[in-house]
Amino acid sequence: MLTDYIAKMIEEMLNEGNGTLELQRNEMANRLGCVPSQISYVISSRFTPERGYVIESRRGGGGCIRIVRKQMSRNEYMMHFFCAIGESIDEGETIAYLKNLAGNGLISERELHIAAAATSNAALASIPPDRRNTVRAQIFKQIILSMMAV
Amino acid sequence: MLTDYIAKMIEEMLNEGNGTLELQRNEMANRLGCVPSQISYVISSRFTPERGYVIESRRGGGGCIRIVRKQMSRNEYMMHFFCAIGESIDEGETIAYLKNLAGNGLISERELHIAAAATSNAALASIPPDRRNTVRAQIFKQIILSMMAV
DNA sequence: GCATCTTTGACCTTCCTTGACCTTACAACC
DNA sequence: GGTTGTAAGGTCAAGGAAGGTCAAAGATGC
Repeated sequence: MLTDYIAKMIEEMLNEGNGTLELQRNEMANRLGCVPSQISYVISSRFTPERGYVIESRRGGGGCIRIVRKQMSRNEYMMHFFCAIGESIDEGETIAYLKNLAGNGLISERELHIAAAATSNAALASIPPDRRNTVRAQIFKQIILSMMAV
Repeated sequence: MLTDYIAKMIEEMLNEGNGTLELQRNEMANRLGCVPSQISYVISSRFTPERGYVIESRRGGGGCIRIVRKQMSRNEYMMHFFCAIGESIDEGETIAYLKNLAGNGLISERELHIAAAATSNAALASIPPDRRNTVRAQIFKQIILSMMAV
């Protein structure tokens, strides 16, 4: 299967580059004789933030895709949180989670405040109250993922 | 890519000049073998006010372009950002702002990622697209405030 | 046989590069 | 003091070079 082959290839290149890699989508697709979007597919299905990768890209002339592998260590802990959040979460519970993370030294005090602000009722004031906890859960999940990544 | 090269060049010249620089567009374009408007493009895409630069220019004989890297106090800087956000902001612009803050050492790389995640389209996926930028602005503002506080 | 994962291709968005044309400043000349 | 010539920089639109997205068709596994 092409996907596996490409994934293995990227994995190897990551090893060679000490966990960092920049590639050109078109160039690579050309070399492998596949369509460019295949590369996109592999990256989006295999090198996800959940699995500890950070992806950045730039379009236009000289564009490229950057893949960075982050060491998993405290990430399992984070993953636990991520799953625990569920579909919906209120402000108080969010803060409780954050305090837990801070208490365990997984995030700094400042990070706690930033995350609390981003998920506060103040930030979500314009969202109908009955939808607020759902949106908060989504934002919080993205935050947890970002904390795992770096 | 030419753009990156020129940007790097200007950056260096700014460092040499303690954050100030005067250049002649035609002369520089000539030296680099590119069209003059390329210089304009680099300046307008890379050395923007959002990223903390002030641009002045003079036309006519002996004309020049003046680039100054602003340094403001932390809170001035933050306040500047807070005001600049306005009612609505898209994902890309948000990231540009955050990168500026990180570039100036006002927030850490991790904080950048957290804030970017909290304001990402992914986090706001369940919000109708036409309202997303408004909600993002509100979340971002709360984040900026939290950054000023600690 | 249904669900899930792959593969492909058409179309979109972003970014870079170039060139034609516009505006402004200054200076020389009447 | 106007007029005009020339030397800057400003603007904008077109074209090209990437990567992004998404839906449909094809495999594959249970």
